[in-house]
Amino acid sequence: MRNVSQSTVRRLSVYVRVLEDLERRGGETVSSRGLADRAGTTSAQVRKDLSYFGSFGKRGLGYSVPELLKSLRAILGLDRAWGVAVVGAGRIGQALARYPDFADKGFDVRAVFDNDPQKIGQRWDDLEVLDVGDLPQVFRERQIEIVILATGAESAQSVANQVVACGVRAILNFAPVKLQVPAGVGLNNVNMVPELESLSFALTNPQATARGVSGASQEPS
Amino acid sequence: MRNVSQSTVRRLSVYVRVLEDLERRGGETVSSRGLADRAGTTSAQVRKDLSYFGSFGKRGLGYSVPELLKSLRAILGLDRAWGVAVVGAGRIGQALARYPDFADKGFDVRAVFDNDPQKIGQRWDDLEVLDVGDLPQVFRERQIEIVILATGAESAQSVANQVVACGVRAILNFAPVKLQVPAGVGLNNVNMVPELESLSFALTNPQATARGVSGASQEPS
DNA sequence: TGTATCTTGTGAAAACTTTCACGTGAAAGT
DNA sequence: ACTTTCACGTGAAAGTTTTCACAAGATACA
Repeated sequence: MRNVSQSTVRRLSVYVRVLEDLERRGGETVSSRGLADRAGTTSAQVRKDLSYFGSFGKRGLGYSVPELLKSLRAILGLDRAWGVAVVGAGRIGQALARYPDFADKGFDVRAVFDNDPQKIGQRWDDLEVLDVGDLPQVFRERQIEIVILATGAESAQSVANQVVACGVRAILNFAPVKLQVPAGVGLNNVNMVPELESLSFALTNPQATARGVSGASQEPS
Repeated sequence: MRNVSQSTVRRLSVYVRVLEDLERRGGETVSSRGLADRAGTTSAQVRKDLSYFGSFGKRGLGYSVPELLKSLRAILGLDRAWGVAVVGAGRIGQALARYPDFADKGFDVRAVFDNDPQKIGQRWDDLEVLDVGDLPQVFRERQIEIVILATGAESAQSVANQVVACGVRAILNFAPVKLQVPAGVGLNNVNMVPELESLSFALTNPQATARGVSGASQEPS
């Protein structure tokens, strides 16, 4: 299973979402085409993506929805719970800490931290905002493996260093900075400004953008 | 300026951020290498990205920070203000509506909408949550061009249809669904769950992931 | 059993993106 | 003026990802 591209992994996530939806509706099987249409890609892409991990379908029939779902969950590591902490209790941090879809997927937000005395002690549902000073102890006690970093740009790197020192294995970074983390620590960035800017670009330069616009199925019927 | 890839546009955004930072620190010029190191890419990539749009540097010297910044802003359409509305006044919608970096870049959030009577009428800073029923009128009056869609998955498509009917030109979608929009309407998706899932994948399959991990400069010194 | 139909899995081709490497122009110092 | 150094801009090469197209397994039905 060497060398799976980032884009493939992102698409697997989407397949999981689609399959969950199909399962909820009682779908038994689905073809690569059916999956592709719902996920916004092509049937060949679906088959190629899956082929990196094995062989899941039946020729002439398609894929069993529950079986493929189970396999994909195992591949993505969604067949277990992950201990997650949010650092930065601003509006974004708050929204993320209480984002219901995370919990649904096994991303279990077990702590929220801030360094602002005004915020420390606030209660959100069953979460209490803790002092960043307590990071090491709480991380150990609650088995935090993934951090969602939602601080401002200034403090992001220093917080990253701290949580890495606490043994965190991956960071999802919302701060608009390029974080430096040691090899072996996973890092993904979510940047909302570039997303808007790329829309602004598309609106400003319509010639340069015949791409990723429409919505219809990517393949001929 | 044909066929500029999405990745190039995203990197241009990053270059703008880096250049703003350099300008603030009083930097006069920067080399492709200097820009690359700060943006987390390579000097060749920087030069190639810029080459799609023209020739901005001086050989042997590098790029003038203020001039390149000005050019890139014009290319990305950041030399003007954009009328933005947020639809969906949940926690995510609220965080986005008041996200200070949007305003800084000329993305001017002029309205927030929801369909929940509980939320309609709430005031956040100088924004009031409005009834989605008033979309058409408010969009016209406040010249909304871009919508940030932060509703639940169920209502996302129907809201998208409405705002497209109101003449919106681009949508930044935070709902976990593949939206169908007519050709000519820009669409970008921000999916937070797949970001976490790709970290979960990396932690679960260390063999498959020797990629995008570290932090050090991509080029030899 | 045989035929028709369906849809996977996969090499090979095409398309796209990144990296290399070098000619060229510009500045600085002697 | 001459030499050295620097760093851009850019075709060509390398690498990566997506699409194509088809052999082969599976089912259905006469």
